[in-house]
Amino acid sequence: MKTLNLHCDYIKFKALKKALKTVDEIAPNQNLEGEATECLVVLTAIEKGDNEQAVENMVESIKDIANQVGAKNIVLYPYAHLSSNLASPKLAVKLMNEIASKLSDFKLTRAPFGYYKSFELKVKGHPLSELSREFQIVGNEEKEEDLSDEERKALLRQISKATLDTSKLKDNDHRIIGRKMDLWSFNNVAPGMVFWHEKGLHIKHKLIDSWREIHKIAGYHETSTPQIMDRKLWEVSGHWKLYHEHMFTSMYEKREFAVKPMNCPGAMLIYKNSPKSYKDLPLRLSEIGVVHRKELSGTLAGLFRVIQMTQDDAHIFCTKKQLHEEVLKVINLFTGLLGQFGFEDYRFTISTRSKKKSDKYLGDNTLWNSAEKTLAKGLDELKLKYTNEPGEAKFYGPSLDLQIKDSLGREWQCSTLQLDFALPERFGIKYTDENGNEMTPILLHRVVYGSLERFIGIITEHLNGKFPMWISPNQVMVINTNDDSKDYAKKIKEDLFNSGFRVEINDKNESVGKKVREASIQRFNYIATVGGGEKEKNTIAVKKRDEKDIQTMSLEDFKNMLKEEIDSKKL
RNA sequence: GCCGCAGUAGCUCAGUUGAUAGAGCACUACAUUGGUAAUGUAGAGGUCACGGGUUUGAUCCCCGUCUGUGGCUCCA
Repeated sequence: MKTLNLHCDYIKFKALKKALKTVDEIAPNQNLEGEATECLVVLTAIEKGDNEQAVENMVESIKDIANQVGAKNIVLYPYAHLSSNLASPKLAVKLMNEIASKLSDFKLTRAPFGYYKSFELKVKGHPLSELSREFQIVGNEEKEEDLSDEERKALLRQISKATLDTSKLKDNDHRIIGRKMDLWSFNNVAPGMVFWHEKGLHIKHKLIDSWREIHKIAGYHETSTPQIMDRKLWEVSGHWKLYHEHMFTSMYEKREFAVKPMNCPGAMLIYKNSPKSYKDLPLRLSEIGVVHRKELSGTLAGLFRVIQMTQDDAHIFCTKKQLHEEVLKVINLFTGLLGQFGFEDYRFTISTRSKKKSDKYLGDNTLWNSAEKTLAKGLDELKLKYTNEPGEAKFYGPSLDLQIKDSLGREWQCSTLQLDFALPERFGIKYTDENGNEMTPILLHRVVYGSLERFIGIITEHLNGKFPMWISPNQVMVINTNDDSKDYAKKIKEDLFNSGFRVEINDKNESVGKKVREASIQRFNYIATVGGGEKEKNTIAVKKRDEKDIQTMSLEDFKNMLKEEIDSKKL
């Protein structure tokens, strides 16, 4: 609530025209004209969130000022222009009436609400004749002291890590492996959001490294866009209307911001930042984007369905002629990337319009027909099997999706390629063609991993935690047989570490058998054991994961072998 | 969000027909100095998810909440 208090010789006002069509219903029987002399004119704007407490505070302030300047007459004057965050007219009228009722000690004149008014006044001009006031509701902020120890402990008890009912899960369930291998965790304070531990984050980063390399070669330009953006942007993109119940929002200096649930609008703004010609197309803007979506709580599931996810997103702007070529390139990215992990049991689907509800789709029929054909043609040319999913298309365009199964046989969508006929129009995305005509490009949204979270869940189960060397967080475990070989083991470990390998040492006083068992449970790719013999000959005894053979070799040979395995991305 | 199930030590679990809890593993110490999936002994570790109710007394019974989980719906 904001007020501007003016101590005046006189004021005259007259309503000219309704500012609100419904003003007669909201505020009936208002005086449309009036005047007062020797008065305190209180220009008032009621704001969102105002309540009885704000009214109370404001009335106190008016009384104070009136007493100080010696005014017996008060003019309550609705003045919306004081605020850009107005309450609804209904609430404003209600609170105005409450204010009026609490000013019975004074002779009160009220200017009408909801009208454009002409007014004339003469301010006295003394130091207290113009005073502005603001009344904010500060919640129940009783004390500023920190919590007591007891209060803090009580809250701490409520912040517990997430429990997991493992009774129905398979042994290779990513939730079990993730905990055993110390890859990530969850906590009650952040449902559907991952706490990445060092080892899990290593996997994520390796996947992104590889993705960057592939995309650079494929002609993508990597970008990064803000995490929260003004509501206006989401109104333009259409997300506010269709998706806002899934979006987290936050206020900043009276502006409403939304945490991005998708990366597209940011990409649109980068495109629009400068004029584009056909020579700029196809333009491929990629982004490792962290998005948040309010999902239904019952749908959350480990890494497979989360609230905060990291998308390996990209937006491709191209001409109609370039579409076919771009579709082929994207599909090749999909298969190339999945090939790295030895997936066989995955399937493509094409989501098309349902025949019945043709009116719910944006864009004309010929565009849709050719787009649907282009997707199918792409898969046909690459000899990939797929099924059609009629009615599964988004309202803005058809899509080509890739489904992979988890340990419980459920299918999850990972890669997806979506054609979009709507967003370029909404954002006024243009390019100039060869003839100087202004054209709208076709937009492709695509992700390859989908979400890094889901993808890591999928490969963890698919590989049963046995990650290939190039992404493995547990590459080499060095084991000593006795105290005499401890220093030598440390030396080996340091050497491997300095050569860039992920290596750990277990020099505890335990049996070799036990240390091997522990390293095996942690899915170390290699176990390097050293004892008196190795120390003497300057060698190591190497055992590969899941193999029984033990090979004695020099450290140099071992390192070369590891390098080769990493570079080849061998499974 | 809806329906069902679950939450006891870091992990896997036992337990109390209501009197504030145990084991194995992991951890720490000591002994042991070993050769490829578990060496021995000892110690430490818990407001029994959180909040309320019933009761002389609640980890246990009742209600609510949170989180997880399977399914539905939805999605990357």
